[in-house]
Amino acid sequence: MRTFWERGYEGASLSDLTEATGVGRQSLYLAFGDKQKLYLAALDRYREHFFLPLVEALSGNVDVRVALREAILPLVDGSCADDPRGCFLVAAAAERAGEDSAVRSRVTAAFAGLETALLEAAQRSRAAGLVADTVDLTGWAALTVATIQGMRVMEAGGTDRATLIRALDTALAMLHP
Amino acid sequence: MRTFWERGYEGASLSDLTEATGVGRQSLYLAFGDKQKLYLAALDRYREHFFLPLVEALSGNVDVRVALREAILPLVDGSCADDPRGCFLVAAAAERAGEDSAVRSRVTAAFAGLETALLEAAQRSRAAGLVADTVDLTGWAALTVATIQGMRVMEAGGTDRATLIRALDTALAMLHP
DNA sequence: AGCTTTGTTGACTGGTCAGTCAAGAAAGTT
DNA sequence: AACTTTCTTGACTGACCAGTCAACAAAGCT
Repeated sequence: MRTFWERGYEGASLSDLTEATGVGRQSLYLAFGDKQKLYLAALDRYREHFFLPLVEALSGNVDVRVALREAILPLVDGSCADDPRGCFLVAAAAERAGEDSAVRSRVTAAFAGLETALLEAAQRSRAAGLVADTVDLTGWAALTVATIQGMRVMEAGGTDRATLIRALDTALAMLHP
Repeated sequence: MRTFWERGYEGASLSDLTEATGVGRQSLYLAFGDKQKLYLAALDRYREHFFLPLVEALSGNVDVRVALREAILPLVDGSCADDPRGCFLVAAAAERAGEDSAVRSRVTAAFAGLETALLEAAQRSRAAGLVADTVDLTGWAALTVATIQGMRVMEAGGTDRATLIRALDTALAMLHP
């Protein structure tokens, strides 16, 4: 997973993958079929280990703003030091979604899942009186998914931390009652 | 440019490039040096032909909301039918920014340029009384750059048109007086 | 026209690619 | 222990990769 994450689909050779996994070439082929299926498995693993935790973190606090900020800031800080930069799902969307429909459907599903989780977290926050009644939460959820993915692109692209945090905080500030 | 845009850096072979350009292999090497420099030239061409027009479109109407919506909607509609999906700059950020600092600096500069243009356009709109005084325009500009890039990722990832437009419209709605 | 410079062509290089194969080791079964 | 099945290994394949080379054509200049 890490190898595909760091180097992309085309950039990761089978030799890179056997070296990184410590698993022989033929074993990989017997276990996964071919490179594309191995890539999908890596993507699924990323989703499970890095994306779903983010989604679940949204229910960790009554206030979406606190929950989301706490979940996203470490990513922007790069403080998860030994993980590659940027988001594997974003890279997959950019590099492979056009050519591989299995990648596309996983990416679409992941983004939709995040949007739903954001909406529900926002609704819970509203129920707790933490969010203004005037805000269109469905719209806010769509906006916030796009903002998060955009932040991940800009993060990979070298945009400074302050700008990214400002973007996030502005999205969060919308909710203020 | 179109070949790199469609297939990415690693995905576009020199044979693809000579075929697409109609220019011989050696001519490309004499003119550009190597594949990396050719990629940079393609990126510069994209910036000039597709990104700067978007930036300039922001001064095409006193109301940022109208200007931005008119500029972005065609991209989301894919009505620019013969252009590849997604944004070349986003793909470059995801695939190459980590490995090629020249790509990174171009991407960073492009995003920063869009942010500045958004800020100035929003300020002009405010001067015309079209934007609420309470909105933090700097924050809004940062948010909107991230949102646009996120939309481009999600567009490539197969997210439906309606969700993307909703995200954009929510960012625009923030400005309402 | 004769000569220099510039551009073009297609064959070629060493290296790497994804994927396969066959031989051997390990583990499970009776 | 004998045998079958599963897993692992490293050598191998044809294809393709970025980049080079030398022969050739076109154009510019005197």
